[in-house]
Amino acid sequence: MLRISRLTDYGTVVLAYLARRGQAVSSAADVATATGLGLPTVSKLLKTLGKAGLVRSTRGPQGGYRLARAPADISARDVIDALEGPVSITDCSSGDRPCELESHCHVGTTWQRINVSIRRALADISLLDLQSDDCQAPQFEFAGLPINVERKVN
Amino acid sequence: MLRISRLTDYGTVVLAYLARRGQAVSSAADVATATGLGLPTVSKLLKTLGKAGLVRSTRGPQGGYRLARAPADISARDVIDALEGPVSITDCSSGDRPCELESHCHVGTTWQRINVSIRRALADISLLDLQSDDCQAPQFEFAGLPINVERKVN
DNA sequence: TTAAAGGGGACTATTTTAGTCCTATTTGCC
DNA sequence: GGCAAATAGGACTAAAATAGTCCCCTTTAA
Repeated sequence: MLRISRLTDYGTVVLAYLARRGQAVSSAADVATATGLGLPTVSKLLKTLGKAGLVRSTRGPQGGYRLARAPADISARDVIDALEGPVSITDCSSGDRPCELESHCHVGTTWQRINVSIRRALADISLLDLQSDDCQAPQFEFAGLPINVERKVN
Repeated sequence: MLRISRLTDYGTVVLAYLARRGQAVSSAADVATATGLGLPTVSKLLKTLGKAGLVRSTRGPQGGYRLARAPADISARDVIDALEGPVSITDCSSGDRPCELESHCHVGTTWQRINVSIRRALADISLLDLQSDDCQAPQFEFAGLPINVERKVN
């Protein structure tokens, strides 16, 4: 349920790496090597993160990327918004034309409220929390059943 | 970000309708007509919700569906788990074989913790909250920009 | 016995996501 | 001034997840 995209997951890996590099500048190639992700993918991620203002770039030889602000000031929500867009939890909402389910629909604003509370939870987690983790995540369970998943690498 | 699938959204519409019908039994066709959704889709949803134990079915003529328990006892999390599966927020976790990013990875358990807090928030919302809503959701904003989305109908 | 319902699942189409690649621009350095 | 190392932008393709349809089976009230 409610999963983040793989790219967002990778994004946190990339950001965590930059966080550990402090103020030093790292090229996309460096980051790719260090994280084990593909260069085109890392490059694309860093460009997007740059547009969102989470990393700052320097062009030309010896150029590269570094965090735009302190790790503590970059939240999980920032990362998700940057890589997935600030889209709502559900498609239903009224823009310039009303919801097509019109009179039938009996759900709506609550999803928005849920959305807000989720966003709040995500805003409380900073890169600092994310980077302190280990790859060997503990077995995750639901209803007593172990959930067996892995991080795919391109 | 973090959106629920359209089917899950529809699922809440269907459940909200059944909630308003109280103990009365409604056929899939009734529900489809009342909600404006397609019959095959509604039928599929109800089957899935039945397996998950959220609705109870009666076969044969005059058969149909009704909620398996009180609306207050059906949470948003129940609905999401039923229709999307209890999948974690990220793919990374160690099952029988370890995460392929191995030594590079510096993110992991925090996503799981975030996941838990999101699940908690979702568990606090019941069908009662969902059904009291109106279709005309208020304009939703992010960073001052209005988000313009709509509910698609098949 | 018939017909109205749901049960199960295969199948197809659509949409989203991921990943690659090409060309342009910037800029340090010789 | 020119070369080469880097990012910027975006088009394009491939792969995967999601949505939607359909068919045949079982159950059961009338």
